[in-house]
Amino acid sequence: MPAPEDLIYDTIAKALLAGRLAPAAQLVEARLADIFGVSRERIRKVLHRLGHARLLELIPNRGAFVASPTLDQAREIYEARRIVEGGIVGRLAGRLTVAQATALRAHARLEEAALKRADRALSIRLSGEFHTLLAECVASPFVLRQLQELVSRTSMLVAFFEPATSSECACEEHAEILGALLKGDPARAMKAMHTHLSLIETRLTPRVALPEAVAEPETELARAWATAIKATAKATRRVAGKAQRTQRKSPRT
Amino acid sequence: MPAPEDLIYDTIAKALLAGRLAPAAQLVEARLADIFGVSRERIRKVLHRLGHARLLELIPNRGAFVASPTLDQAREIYEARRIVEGGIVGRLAGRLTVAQATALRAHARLEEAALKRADRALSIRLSGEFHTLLAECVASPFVLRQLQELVSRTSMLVAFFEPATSSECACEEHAEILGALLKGDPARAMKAMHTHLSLIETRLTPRVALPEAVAEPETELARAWATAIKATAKATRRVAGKAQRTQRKSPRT
DNA sequence: ATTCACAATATTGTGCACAATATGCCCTGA
DNA sequence: TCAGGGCATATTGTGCACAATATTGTGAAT
Repeated sequence: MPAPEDLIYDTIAKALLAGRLAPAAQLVEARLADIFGVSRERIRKVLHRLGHARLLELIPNRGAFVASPTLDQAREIYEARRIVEGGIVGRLAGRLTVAQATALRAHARLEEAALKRADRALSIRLSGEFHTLLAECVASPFVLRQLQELVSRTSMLVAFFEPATSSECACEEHAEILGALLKGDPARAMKAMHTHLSLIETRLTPRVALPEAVAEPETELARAWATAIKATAKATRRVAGKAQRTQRKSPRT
Repeated sequence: MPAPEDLIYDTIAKALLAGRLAPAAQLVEARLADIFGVSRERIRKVLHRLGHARLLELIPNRGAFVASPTLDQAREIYEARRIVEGGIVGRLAGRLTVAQATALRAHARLEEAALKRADRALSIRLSGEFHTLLAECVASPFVLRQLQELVSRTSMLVAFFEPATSSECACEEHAEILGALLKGDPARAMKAMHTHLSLIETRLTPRVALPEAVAEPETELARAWATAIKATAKATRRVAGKAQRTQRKSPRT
């Protein structure tokens, strides 16, 4: 049993990040155990991990609830991103390898093209990846992990607070950041990153009514689980004949 | 049973951070359960938390081991600190409140005084607190938590790699950072922070032999636990008569 | 009608016993 | 003497049953 509970984690996390679960809805251990077909303690561990990542709120003796961030918490997240990503570009300015520089430039071109073609879904994905790509340029697994958590929580935020229209980063702002990086100007890069994130934050609108696209946690998770299982079954079948003991020891859990 | 396992966590963490446990030593659940007088699952949860904080290395089906960082990992930690703390001072420059500014200046004076009086223990503590104090100035619980984890791991590092002589930050470097902050110069503050942390990192020396002051995990932890218990017993007695239901609900765990 | 007390129910938390797994030792065979 | 296989042991992981706790529902008294 090497990975099945990681799959459960991903399934629930994906549903949460996409905003498909009603905020503040409770996730009952026994019910999930039934849905996913595993014992309750498996579910319990997964829920605690999700709680640690702040995607769920855990209340002792009460249960696990879908995190429903307040606007204030949202602003805290963006402030944290300003600090961390400001630190990243400040450290990166003038120290990019040529490979990193070309990769970033290529990415910027992709963003521009997607925007010109009015491909909204692609635009959103690419403009998010720009930030991850920057984090990957610094040689620090720690910072990368932290930023990924922040980006996850940001995804959850936009599902709650973002007006349906317009959700991608303006790509001139990315260009400005990249320009400062290439020029080796840390102060300018940091300032550009700060204003960029602040502009995004400005678009958050206080929720008046509850969101529309929220399903019962149970049914939504059951559906997500069904598709996940189907996908892995296919993948498993595809590699069935290949070498079976390629990995001897899982490096870490 | 509101907090006893937090106390256990702190006890083990303190022993680890002080470097009093032999690197790579195994912490056996049953043994610890015996020492601390609780059930094995309590210990298990604590060990997993310590593993998540990277103070222990958890290997599936094998157990929990005292983290013994390599020099490379140490450098990664310092790189992460350069990024995060660089981001902090970059965000803080020119935005300190007067209260924060005076608090930082006062702290700097304390450091200077301790250094002048050649009070080594105090100097080390104060120069560490300077960094935490900076992190507390930004209004971001997230960043504060992350930096505290980084500082924890740094403490562990110096226990392994630092030559016994000299372990406090040079306080002119702190003064330079503070000066740049007050002047509102983000670039200078960030640069000062980068060089400051790099200078500290330079002092790390590759370990040739195993450290001297490492005890058996069991005996060391038993001793630490005895003193911790004594302390809390005293504290409990002291507040025995006070209002007993001051807190109604624990806000979070 | 409202509020308080209290029972009933639903949900999480924990101890225990056993299963799964890894490691070290010993014994055998060349 | 050493390599290899298999058993013995030590340790972690998990399922289950029950305990602890919070919430909801009900009824009576004011």
